[in-house]
Amino acid sequence: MTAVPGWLRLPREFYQRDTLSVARDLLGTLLVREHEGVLMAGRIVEVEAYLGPADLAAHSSKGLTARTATMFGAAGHAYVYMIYGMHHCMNVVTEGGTGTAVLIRALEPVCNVDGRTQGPALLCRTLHIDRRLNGEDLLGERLYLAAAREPYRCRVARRPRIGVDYAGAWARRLLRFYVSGNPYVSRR
DNA sequence: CTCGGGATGCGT
DNA sequence: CGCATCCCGAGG
Repeated sequence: MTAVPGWLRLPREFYQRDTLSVARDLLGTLLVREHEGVLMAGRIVEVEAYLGPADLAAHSSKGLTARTATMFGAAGHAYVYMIYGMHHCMNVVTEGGTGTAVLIRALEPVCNVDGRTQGPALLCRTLHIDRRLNGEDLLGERLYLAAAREPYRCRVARRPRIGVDYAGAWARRLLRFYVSGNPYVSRR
């Protein structure tokens, strides 16, 4: 049984809420990954919300396909995809069956983090997260999120999402959330 | 089947 | 700013 002392695994109900609330509340929580007997963890300091088929920046805007099936699946599972033929990005599925998800963009290292975590592909590389974890239940042992008993106090900044200029008006919406002033937030 | 392009990161 | 590198979705 893997666990981080003093932290509580986020329950299914956490993810089964509206995506903006989940995105905001993910800031400060711990992303925990167990790989080859090593327990790695980092505090989430930057995320982006993807709001379903109507959101032209979301993969689910293509509808239900082989690739987006996980996004349209149950809340509290990981949606992991390959990008540019060489990188991976990790999302958590929200609500449930709605094609909504939150992209994890940056972590502040907490435990056994050996590598950079200042960007969605960097954190996946460092935590050994790839497509084999697509669909992984976040209430399992290999990959999950956890919250401290005390609430995480921080100033939250909202900005447009990164790298989605093709999405028209959706590109301008303030769907990127990050911990203001945290040095591990990705720069751009 | 071909083809265009991508929720990135790194080097120039 | 160019580019690596390959999967996916659209179209013929």
